[in-house]
Amino acid sequence: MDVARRAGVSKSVVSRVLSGYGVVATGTAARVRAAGEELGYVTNAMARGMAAHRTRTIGAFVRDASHPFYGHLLSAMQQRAAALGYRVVTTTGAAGSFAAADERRALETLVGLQVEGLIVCTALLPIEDVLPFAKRVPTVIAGRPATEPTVSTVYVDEVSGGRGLADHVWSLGHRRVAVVRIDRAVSMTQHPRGAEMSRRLRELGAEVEDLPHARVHDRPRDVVRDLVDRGVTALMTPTDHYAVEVLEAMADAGLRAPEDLSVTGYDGLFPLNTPLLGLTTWVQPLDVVGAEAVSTLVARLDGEHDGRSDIPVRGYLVPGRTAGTPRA
Amino acid sequence: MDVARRAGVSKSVVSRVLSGYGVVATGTAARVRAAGEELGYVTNAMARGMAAHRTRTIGAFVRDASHPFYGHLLSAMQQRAAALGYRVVTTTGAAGSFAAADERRALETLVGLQVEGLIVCTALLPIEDVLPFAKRVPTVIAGRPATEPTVSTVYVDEVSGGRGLADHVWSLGHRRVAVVRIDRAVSMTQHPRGAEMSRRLRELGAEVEDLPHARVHDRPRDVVRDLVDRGVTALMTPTDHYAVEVLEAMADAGLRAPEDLSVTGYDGLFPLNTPLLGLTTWVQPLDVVGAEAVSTLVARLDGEHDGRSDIPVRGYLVPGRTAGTPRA
DNA sequence: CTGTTAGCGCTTTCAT
DNA sequence: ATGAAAGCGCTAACAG
Repeated sequence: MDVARRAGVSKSVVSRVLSGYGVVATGTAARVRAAGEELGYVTNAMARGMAAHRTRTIGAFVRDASHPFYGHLLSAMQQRAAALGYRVVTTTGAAGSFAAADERRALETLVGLQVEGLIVCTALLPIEDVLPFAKRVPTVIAGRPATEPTVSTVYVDEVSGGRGLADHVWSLGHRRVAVVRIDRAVSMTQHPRGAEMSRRLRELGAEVEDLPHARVHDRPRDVVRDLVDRGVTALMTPTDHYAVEVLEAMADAGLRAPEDLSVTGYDGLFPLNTPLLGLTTWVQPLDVVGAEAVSTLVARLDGEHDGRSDIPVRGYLVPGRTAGTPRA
Repeated sequence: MDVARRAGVSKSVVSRVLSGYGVVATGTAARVRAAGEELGYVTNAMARGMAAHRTRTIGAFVRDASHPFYGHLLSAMQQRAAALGYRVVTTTGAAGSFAAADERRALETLVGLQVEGLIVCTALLPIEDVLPFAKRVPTVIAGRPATEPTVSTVYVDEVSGGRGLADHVWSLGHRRVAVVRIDRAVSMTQHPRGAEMSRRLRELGAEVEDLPHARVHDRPRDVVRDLVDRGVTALMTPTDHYAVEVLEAMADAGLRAPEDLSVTGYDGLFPLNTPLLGLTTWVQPLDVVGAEAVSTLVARLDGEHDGRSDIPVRGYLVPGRTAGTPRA
């Protein structure tokens, strides 16, 4: 209204200029824009959204922003959304918290903000908790697979990753391999990659030992020492961070990688992807996942198609230096 | 309205129940809540914000979500805000982009969303670009110092950090030290810490060599080799990531830390804080910074006080293994 | 304790 | 090309 007065026109005209719809005389438009500028005017997105029933905003929920995994996803989504003319607002659960209630509240915030679509990134929140939201607004799940009739997914293909890494370990010559296994209930993504590593190695003919996470976690030094004593030559872990912890435990125990035991991680993300560590790992291309998630969502919002889709994204091997040929 | 009908009351009552203001009979309230539940009703935050002129939402802008620094800040803010009854919505610039225009748009999104306060986290965006927003809504700058009459700040005390690290290096016995210096224009935070390292070491009596970032960056191997040849025994870098790069270059050049050259970083954040790397570094307690930033803002929003404030947060030394006693 | 009414700041017909 | 008026979904007095 202030802007309208200053430009000497009605608020309808201001609205038309600022939202870019409808026709306005070039000169008038310029005057309005100048007035807006001078007043530091920013359109009230709430009033606009309310009147127009469009917000051009997509909501992203990430479980834990302090983890690089989600940070990368967020950046990628932001970038692609900007390119497609959408805004992204993000909410997040409390770091390290396992409270599903918090996550639900965060999703409610987003929906309440009238976002036009939702991208949910969490390997933790049960899919059932996402469904009610997916009913109200187009939703895509990014970063983990799911088979639900109402949501699309974009995820890293864990099977090809687990398999690729297993093949690498096998091809290096390892025949007795330990794999750290994560419960499905703990992580929807880490479980299948471990399962596939294990399966594939067995298929190839290796002798595989599945290690429950708890055992490794509780007494890592003893575990690695024991593995080496028993002639196991490689240990596959579910994440780079996990691999680093194992390497620490080995250092503590006076063992070296890959001489005494080859170690593999999974993720390949900054900053643990530093050549200094030289981790043998599988890269999750989260930039692709984030971008595809946004594109999938926007395609649906813009009505280009409406069915659901599942897009698996393939990562790739980084050979590194922590896995090598086993000692004769 | 649907909820109202289903519960057999007027929408005013629904509003009172859902927003928690005003008095409603216990039984009625329960009925309303049940109806809301069944319909999967989520209050339209836009309409609410518009009518109530309150959103209980604070807006956080972070420059680059893919960097752990900002991720940690975000998590901490989220957590404290939840504890204080506020929501946080976040926007971010494009990763790695240096486009101030993007950042301005992101801030506009937040203001347009009618957030009640703003927390700006970027060591890059010139403070002048933040000021127009600070005029419209209470703002605190987190993660870097600034002296502006209209904004409060919460930041890590770079001087005590640079000094603490310099003291450590000195106390280890180093008398010829190189310090990588970052231009003020490149980073508002990395500049002063380097400046203080340099100043303090000179004050103590060391012979200090300031290395321009560009020189180190362009030919890191040559630089470290040259330093060692010339009898420099320690190299101080502005970040952990930088330290890791230097360590890589040293490995390439066949040099070892700390035997040939002691190296220090700065940040102390997950995941580079792993004992496996054993970086000698200074920890930035971003959890404290984020929490304090929110508390400062909320205190102002809730009218507990209105002046501006500057809160420096002190980090602490992690001795690590990359810096040691210089070789005789 | 509950219903009625008047906007919040915009966009959007529909006239002009 | 511009203005006037209705109304988006809520909350906040105010009556009842």
